[in-house]
Amino acid sequence: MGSHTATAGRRPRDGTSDEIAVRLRAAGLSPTRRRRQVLEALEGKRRLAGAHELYVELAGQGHPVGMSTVYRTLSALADAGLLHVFVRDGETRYRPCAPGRHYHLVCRRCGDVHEHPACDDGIWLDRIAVEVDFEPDPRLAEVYGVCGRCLRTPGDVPAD
Amino acid sequence: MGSHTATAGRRPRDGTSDEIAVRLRAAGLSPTRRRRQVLEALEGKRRLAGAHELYVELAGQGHPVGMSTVYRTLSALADAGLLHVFVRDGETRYRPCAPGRHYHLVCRRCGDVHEHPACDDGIWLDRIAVEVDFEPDPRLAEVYGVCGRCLRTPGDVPAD
DNA sequence: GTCCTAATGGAAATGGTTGTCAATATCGGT
DNA sequence: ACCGATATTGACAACCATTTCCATTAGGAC
Repeated sequence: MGSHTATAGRRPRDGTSDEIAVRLRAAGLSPTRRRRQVLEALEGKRRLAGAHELYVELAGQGHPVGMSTVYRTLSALADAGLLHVFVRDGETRYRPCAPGRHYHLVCRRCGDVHEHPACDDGIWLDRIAVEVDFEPDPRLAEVYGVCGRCLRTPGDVPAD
Repeated sequence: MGSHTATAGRRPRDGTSDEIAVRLRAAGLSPTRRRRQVLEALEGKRRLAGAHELYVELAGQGHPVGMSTVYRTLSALADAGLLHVFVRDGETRYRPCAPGRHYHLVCRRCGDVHEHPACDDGIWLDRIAVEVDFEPDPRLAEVYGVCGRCLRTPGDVPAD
């Protein structure tokens, strides 16, 4: 019960896990209340999320956050490499960035993003660096197409 | 010189090549004067170009075009598959789409886009369709990284 | 606790993009 | 070449995601 003596620093009181705080610190960002809340809200969903969506969600959870802060925080988290950035329908959307080399399979219909591990296919990326004058970032390769679910729903885009 | 009897239709009088008109028709778009001018202006440059840049350029060439028309035309050309779309610094930019399967090497520093032919590496893309539930569009694979020129200029972004 | 610095939030400004609608050009048939 | 139906164009206003500004507040070291 006497948790205030823990070596890992004080435990956050918002219900945010302190693993989030550790991740923020590792990325060079001080683990403020807002940053913890924004990052945790984003982890809780599989879909991409935009600034306005997170703003509404946090307010609904009893954590009203200013729009400026949401935008600033998302940019900071993305710059620190904790989030991937996508643009869809004129809105910037974010998604937690998985560690390790992987590709993104972006569905052009529903906008969903699936992660695909690179396996040994990554050699293909490495070859590019030699063949042409380009240094690829292995964490940022995107393949566009249509996901299986959208292929099976000919009508309009599934809501998700 | 009775050119008005030609089977391929009348020849454009703006200095735009009629090859442009053929391409528009093949894409299902009527080859209007504005569309020909916008597409030709885009072909004339290797860099990505945004709506405002094309607007200024066309005006400078003595072809004043309304902003609405520039936006509408770029969207139509992109939807028809004649242009590739990129978003950089909050602005949508376009680039003529080369035929055939290829990848895009997008430089995160200067924003330049190099095209890389798929060769037999394309098999990698095909395998994705089988491994996971996803149908990749072979014309829309993007690899992000830093181009050689930016690697050699440590300071700020080259102007281009 | 106290001080200093960084973070926050509300409101206004910014700027790329889209909507509206009358004027205009295009294309088929005659 | 003329004419009518249809699609395109352009000026302007509206829109909306994002950024800027700056006074207030919270975080972290001592």
